[in-house]
Amino acid sequence: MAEKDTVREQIIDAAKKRFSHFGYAKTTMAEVAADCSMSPGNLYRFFPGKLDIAEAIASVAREEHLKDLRKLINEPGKSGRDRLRDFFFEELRHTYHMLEKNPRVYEMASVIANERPEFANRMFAEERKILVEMMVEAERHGEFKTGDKEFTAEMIQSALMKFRYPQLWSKLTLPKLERELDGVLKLLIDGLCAQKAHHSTGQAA
Amino acid sequence: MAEKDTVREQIIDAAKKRFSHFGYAKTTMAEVAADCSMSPGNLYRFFPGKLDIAEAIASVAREEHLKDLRKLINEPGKSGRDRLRDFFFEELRHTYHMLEKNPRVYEMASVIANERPEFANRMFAEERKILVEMMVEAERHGEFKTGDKEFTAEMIQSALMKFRYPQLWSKLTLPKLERELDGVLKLLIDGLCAQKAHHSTGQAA
DNA sequence: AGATTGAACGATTTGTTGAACGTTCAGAAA
DNA sequence: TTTCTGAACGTTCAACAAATCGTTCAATCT
Repeated sequence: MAEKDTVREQIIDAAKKRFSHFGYAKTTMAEVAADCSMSPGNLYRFFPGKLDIAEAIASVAREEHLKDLRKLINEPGKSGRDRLRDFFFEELRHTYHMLEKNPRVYEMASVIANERPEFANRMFAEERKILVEMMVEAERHGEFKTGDKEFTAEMIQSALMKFRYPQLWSKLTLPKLERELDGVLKLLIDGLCAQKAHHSTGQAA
Repeated sequence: MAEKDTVREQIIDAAKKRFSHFGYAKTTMAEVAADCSMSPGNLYRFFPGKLDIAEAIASVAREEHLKDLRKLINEPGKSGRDRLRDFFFEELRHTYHMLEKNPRVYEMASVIANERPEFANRMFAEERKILVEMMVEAERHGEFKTGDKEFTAEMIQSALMKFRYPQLWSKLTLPKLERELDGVLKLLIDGLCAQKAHHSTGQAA
């Protein structure tokens, strides 16, 4: 088992190098296998297919970024408002620069988004956990009082969809995206605060 | 001039029939010209190119829909909240059914969106005019007080981007989209109402 | 004159062929 | 037995040819 995990990591490492140097489409399973000193067929004992290697790479990268994000929002002495803002600003900047830096990452993101829509859903669900935590915290401090927090988190994600894979949908520059994100967040957070005032006006419990 | 406009409409009509029957890519300029009893070359006295015919078709369709939307939101005895809701719900349902009904419309929308990004921007700008009107009206009734209304309209559009060309981004069903639109709108409108309370807390003037 | 045509041009698409690729699995190696 | 290999399979991709299409413009018509 420990053996298997090591080999898996070795494969992921080799694939990551190839993918980000030459692109996902241009690297062959044979090459990745050769880098790991094994035959192409043997890769399939560790991954169901090529796409699953890419998914694994994306998954660990995302996990690392989520760890950073968790750290960021757990800094003491911040309002819930600031936490939400910092969270989504960091997320926007991070993915923007990732996709900007090299086109290979952009290619991988596109392939995974197209061929594995479920992947994005899992990432969203993980993000929602953090958002719910933040709302619980903010409610304890009386900053805003939300009914169904899981649902509210989903709505926030919906409203910020445009900023998720920035250069995939709009070709806006980062400053313009930041300006818009700022504006939308202000509206949303004001909305959250308002629920404190006239709660139970329709929000599901 | 009156002559020219008639011919233009004739071309638009013929092209619309062809495009929605056989698709944009599969209809040739020669066919459209033949339907209008003229030579292919003559089309270019009325339109710069094939894409501009498609744009004209989309433009009049959008104009008609906007007229319906204006009518809808001018119904008396409605709160600003209801007006905003009705506006975007009608918009979501309308475009969803358009794109659902026949794949040819979907094809046309994709082509225009990809090759003529400016077109969408013009449509957005027209929509914003209506939104600003609504906000002015709502402010007069003391329902919500927004600072820079053009900017706020832009932010609302940003937050509702996901519901704009529904089946282009997400493959959600209409009921799921409606549920999400409802939730996001609630947050946003609460946000608008909140600005009445603590105005000038950062909203640009 | 201005309006219209349709043949001609270059770009894009289509059809086809051969190589390359992802994946599998019977068998070799351990 | 379990682990791994590499040739074999069907699919996909790349390159080239032919055909088609959008667009132009010199010639024609009104």
